[in-house]
Amino acid sequence: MSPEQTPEASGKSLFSLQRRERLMEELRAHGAITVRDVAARLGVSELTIRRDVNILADEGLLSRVHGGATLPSPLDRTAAGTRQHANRHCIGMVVPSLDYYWPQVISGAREAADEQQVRIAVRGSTYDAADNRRQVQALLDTQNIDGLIVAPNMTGPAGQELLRWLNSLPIPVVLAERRSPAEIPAHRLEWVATDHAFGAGMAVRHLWQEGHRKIGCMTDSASPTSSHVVRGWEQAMSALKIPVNASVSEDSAGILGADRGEHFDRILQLCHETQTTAMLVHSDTQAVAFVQHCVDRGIDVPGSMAVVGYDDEVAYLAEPAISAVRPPKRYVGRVAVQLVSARLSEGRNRPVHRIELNPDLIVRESSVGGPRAAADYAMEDSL
Amino acid sequence: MSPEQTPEASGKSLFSLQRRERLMEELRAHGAITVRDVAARLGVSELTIRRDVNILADEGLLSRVHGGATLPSPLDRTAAGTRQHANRHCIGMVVPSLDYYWPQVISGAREAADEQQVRIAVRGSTYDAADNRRQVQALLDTQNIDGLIVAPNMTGPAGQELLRWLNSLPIPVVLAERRSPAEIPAHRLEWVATDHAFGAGMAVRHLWQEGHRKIGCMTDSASPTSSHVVRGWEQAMSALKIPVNASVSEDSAGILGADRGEHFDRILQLCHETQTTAMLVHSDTQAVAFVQHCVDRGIDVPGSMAVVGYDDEVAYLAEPAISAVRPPKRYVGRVAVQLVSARLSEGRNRPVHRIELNPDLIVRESSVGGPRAAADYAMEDSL
DNA sequence: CCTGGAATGTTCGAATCTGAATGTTTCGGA
DNA sequence: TCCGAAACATTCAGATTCGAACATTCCAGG
Repeated sequence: MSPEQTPEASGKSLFSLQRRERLMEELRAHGAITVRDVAARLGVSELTIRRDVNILADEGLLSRVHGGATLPSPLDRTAAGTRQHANRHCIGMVVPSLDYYWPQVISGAREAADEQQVRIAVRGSTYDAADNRRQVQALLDTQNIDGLIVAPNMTGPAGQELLRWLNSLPIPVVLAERRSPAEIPAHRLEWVATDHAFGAGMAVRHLWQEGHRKIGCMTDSASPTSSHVVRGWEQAMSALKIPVNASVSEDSAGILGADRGEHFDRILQLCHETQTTAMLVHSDTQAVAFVQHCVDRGIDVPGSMAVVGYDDEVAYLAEPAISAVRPPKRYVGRVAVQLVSARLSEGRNRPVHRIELNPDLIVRESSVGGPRAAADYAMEDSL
Repeated sequence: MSPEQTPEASGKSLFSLQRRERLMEELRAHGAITVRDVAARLGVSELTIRRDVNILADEGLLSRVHGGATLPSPLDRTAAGTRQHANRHCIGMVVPSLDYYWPQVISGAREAADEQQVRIAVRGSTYDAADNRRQVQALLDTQNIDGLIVAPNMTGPAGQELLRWLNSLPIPVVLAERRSPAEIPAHRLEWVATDHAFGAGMAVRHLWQEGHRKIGCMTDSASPTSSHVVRGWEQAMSALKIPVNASVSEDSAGILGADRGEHFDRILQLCHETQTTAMLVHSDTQAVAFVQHCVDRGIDVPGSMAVVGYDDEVAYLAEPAISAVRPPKRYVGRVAVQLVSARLSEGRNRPVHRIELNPDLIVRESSVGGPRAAADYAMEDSL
């Protein structure tokens, strides 16, 4: 650059903006400056430099210290933006699991919270309504919570009661991956949810395009999303004129360990009988186990049995890698935070929002290539 | 370049544009200029230079300082965000009407456009699919449109074709007050719409709470929202165990002028026969006419006939003032713009959003007080 | 030749910037 | 803990610059 003599001292005076830029340059170069040095170097009075330092500190571009200034420090309590820290809102978040599906939702929520300048307090819970309520209550008790994001269990009377309770809270509540039914008086509840029915339909249409004409469905009725997956599967099947009643549709709720082998064998038998060549498997942990079982039994995936998983948490780990429907988990968290935040700042005038997001279909090995030409039973009614 | 004598002082005066170019040259050469210097050099008054500086600062080409100008500086608070001004996005908006319902939607869209720093170009159209397409095409032809907000007619083959065309456009498209059906391949289309079914249900429940036990519905099948209103009315009626089949449900599409009197008389007759004491009337222009007709016929509103309108455009003008469901029109516009804007900045990774907003019920005179105690026929099966 | 509008210039009170004077706070060593 | 020096805040004044209102000039078109 031009580190010759002080070009400022040579008669030419600077505009205030240029002076502040010079000041920032010095600051960036040395990490800290003294008022006296800078004043001497720029040929102005110390008072002027102090004023500049104040202006820049107000914009958060540096931290004031006695005698000068340093680069912005997080320890600087007076720093710009810190002021809101005190009264910035805090959103409580209660999710049913901290190791499956929800970590990404939380991650998205944290991103949005940073952007929206709100704090966020997360608690893990279970898929049990009573525990959901306990965790929410714990949040409300311990912290100053201005809004809530919850993914409660909504089934049965306990679920309905929980919903009603959430609806009656004096703070905004947003459901994540849950929909408040129109029937019960929970119309004040906003929600953001993935359109799992659409995701299931996408999977079915994908399998159809790959040449499969009998497409089964394996679900886990214990999961709140399962009903939507089944509905989407049925709708897509109807649209494609595949008889739903004659198709394989199995529930794997609560089947674990040794039972699982039997269960899968039974399903494979059903597929054989109905000439089903493709399965949509809800929860891709289940899909991974199913593919593993197929491989163990010598059934080629995808040649004899194509598989599409749901959730895309672990589907890529299987061998062969499993195609899966991927819900926009990060966005579910993001949007939930945005909803709460907007509600907090806009108040009652803002209408209740209900938001559905479309998932993606991630195509991997387990579903491409279509029914194998030499398959023992899959050819008969393929195109 | 040309540092010869001052070619300006030598009699020749410059056009303003040339003068500003010279100014920018000086600025680039020295990094900063003083108004006084430039004024002297170019042989014009200081005020003129100040005006030039203001103009150039507005375009973000320099930063104003007391006494002159510098090259654009990040420290210049007033310049922040102005830089995007040049390449900021432009959203096209095509609405079916410019005098009913949509002005408020447009107004909300403009608000959001200001906030999001995007421009917006609105065109009025009609409720005809062919004209919708013409107007969209006109927008695309004449302007540099980066995204679209449309409220098309989606009925019939022409509507389906229009939807497909919109879906195939290379720019983001958001439907306003319309829902893309899951069936046809328009799944890339995002939308924001009022939940009119919820609004109708709210009206029915309100009338029920006011004591009405037979609640009719008058709609205009020519309007795209009408089907949702009817659906909401039916759902609420079922939930309240009011037989839908035995209730008054009339379509007033295309009935104008003199015919209207007869039509209303016929509906009033039906209400009398079925002991219906309350009507939900879609489009509150219709509601105003209906209430006027009732008053003319000596039927007390709300005593003998309670009325709730829909849309809340003119409902407050009637005598008595009419209760009405008020869709969040401004928010429909706001959210639509936000959707397009977010899509433009986030691209494909962002999942497709579909957003429903709840309307409000504005209670006025026409629906409060319940069926009149002395009503000729309304008492028999009230509570 | 006139006229209307755009660009430019003049005037003058208001706003801004800077630095000196003065009183107050903070820091670091005794 | 106290004290003195340095750093800081506050106020005021002088100089400069800004900008609104009005006047002037220039130019195209009737």
